[in-house]
Amino acid sequence: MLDIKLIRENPDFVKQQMAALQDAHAPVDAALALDEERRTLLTQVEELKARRNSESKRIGEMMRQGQRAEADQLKQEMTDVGDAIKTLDDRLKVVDEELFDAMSRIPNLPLPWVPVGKDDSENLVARTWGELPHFDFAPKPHWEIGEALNILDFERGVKLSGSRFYLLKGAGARLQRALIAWMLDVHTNDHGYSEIYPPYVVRAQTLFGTGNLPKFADNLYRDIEDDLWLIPTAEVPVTNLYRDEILAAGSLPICHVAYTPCFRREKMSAGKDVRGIKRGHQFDKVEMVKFVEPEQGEAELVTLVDNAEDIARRLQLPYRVVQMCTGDLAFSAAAKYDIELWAPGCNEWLEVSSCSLFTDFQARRANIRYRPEEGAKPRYVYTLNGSGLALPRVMIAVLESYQQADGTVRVPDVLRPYMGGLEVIR
RNA sequence: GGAGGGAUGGCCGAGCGGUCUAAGGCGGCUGUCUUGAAAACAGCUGUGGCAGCAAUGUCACCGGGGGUUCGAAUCCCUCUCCCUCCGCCA
Repeated sequence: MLDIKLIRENPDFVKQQMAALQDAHAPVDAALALDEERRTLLTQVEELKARRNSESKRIGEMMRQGQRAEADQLKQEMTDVGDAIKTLDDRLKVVDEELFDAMSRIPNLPLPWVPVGKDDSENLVARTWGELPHFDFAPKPHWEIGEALNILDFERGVKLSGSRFYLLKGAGARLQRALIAWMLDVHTNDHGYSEIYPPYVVRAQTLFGTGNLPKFADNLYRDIEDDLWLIPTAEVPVTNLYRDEILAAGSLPICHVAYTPCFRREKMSAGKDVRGIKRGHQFDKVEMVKFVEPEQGEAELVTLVDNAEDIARRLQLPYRVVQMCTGDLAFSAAAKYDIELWAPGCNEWLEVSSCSLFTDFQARRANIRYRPEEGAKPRYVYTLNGSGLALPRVMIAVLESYQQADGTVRVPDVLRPYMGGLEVIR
C-alpha cells in the first residue's frame, strides 16, 4: 500500500510511475476522488460529534441539577444530530472501504534506478557466474535421471494426490533434506540470520498482511471448515510475525530464515511446466526475510541477493542474476532481482530465487513499525525477502549438472557431510 | 468435543450509563535538593486520522465487529483469543 499523502501531493508523478509499470488499471484517480470525499465527510461528522460530546455533557449536568425540561429539549435536538452523524458515518464507512480497495490495487513504486521496460524481454542480466558445463555425452533431463536412479517417482505421486505431485525416494529424499539443512546452516552461521519454524497453515488475516488475499485467492489451498489457509511461501507467516507491532529502538535489522513447504494450486498456469519437478503444487523452500530501517533498504537488498548467490556458488552451480525492469516488477516490489541456475538437461535457466525490496509497502499494509530511538515516533520498517533457495529447482540443477555418463550423480562437496559421506548417487 | 472464567495504557490493576479528560501502583522521562548518586518531593508519560506554516484544535481507539442511548470501558448481540477443569491425542 502506498501512502495516500504521496498520491495526494504528487498525483502526476504517481501516474507516470504507473505507466512505467505497465499498469493501466491502477485506480489512482479513483483513490484521489475518494480521499477528497473522505476528508470532507470527516470534517463534517467530527464537527457534529464534537457538538454531541459537549452537549451530552451538559445534559448530564442538567439532569443532576434537576432541570428536566431543558434536558429533554436538548435530548430532542441531539437525536437529530445523532441521526445526521449516523448518516455521515455510514457513508464514510463505504468511502473508507472503497478507498482501501482502490489503494490495495495500486502497486508499489519502482526505485528510481530500476530500468524502465515493457515486460520480461527487457529485464537485464546483471551478471553471470561460473562456466556452463560441457558434457562429452548428451545430458539428460532430471526426470530421466531420477527415475533411472529410483529417487524420483511421478506415477505414484499422481496416484496419491493427482497431477503435479511426486515423491522423492531414498537418496533423492535425503539429497533434498541435506540441501535444506545445509542452506539453513549457511544462512544462520555465515550470513547472520536467525531461524524460524512457522505454522504452515494461517488465518485469512495473515494472508491479507502480505497481499496474497484477496487478489490471489485462486492460487491458495484452504480448509473451509476452520477458514485456515496453507501458506504459498514462508514469506507469509514470517513477514506477519511483527504485524501490528511497534519494534523497540535498536531491534533492527531483524533477519530471519525459515524452511517451509509451500502450497500452490497453480490453476492459472495449468498445462505449463508439467514435466518433472519444476512446478508442483507442493514444494520446499528456504526463505530469507528482513526488517530494516529505510535508510538501509538498498544496501540490504545487495547483501540479500549475495546471500542467495552464495548458496549457488558453494554448490558450484553456474547462475545469472537478472534485474527486473519496471514492466516485470511484482506488485509489491520496488526493486527485484532473480537468480537463475543453469539446467543443462532441460537446457534452460531456472528461477530459484526472487529477491525483493518492498520499501514500506508491505509494512504499511501489515502495520509493522519501529522506533528509531527510544521515545521517538514510530516509522514503518522496510521489508525484504528472497528465496535462499527454492528446493526442487536446485535439485534439478544438481541432478543435471552433476550427472555422469553412466547415469550416476555425484554429490556436491558441501553436501557430503549431510549425506553421511555419500559421494555418488547410483 | 463438554463445562466454567477472562481480555482495560509499556507492565500490574480499579472501573456497579454522565467531572472517565480511565483511579492507584510499577517502569520511564524532566526538574528541585545533593560534590555526585540514592532517597524524598513535583511535573510529564500511548497510537492514529483530519484541519493548520505552526502553536494548537478536533475525532477515534478500554480484544474485533454490530446494536441500545442525548451520552457506553460500563448494557445487549456476535466473533476472535487466552486461562481452568473434563475428554481425546503425537
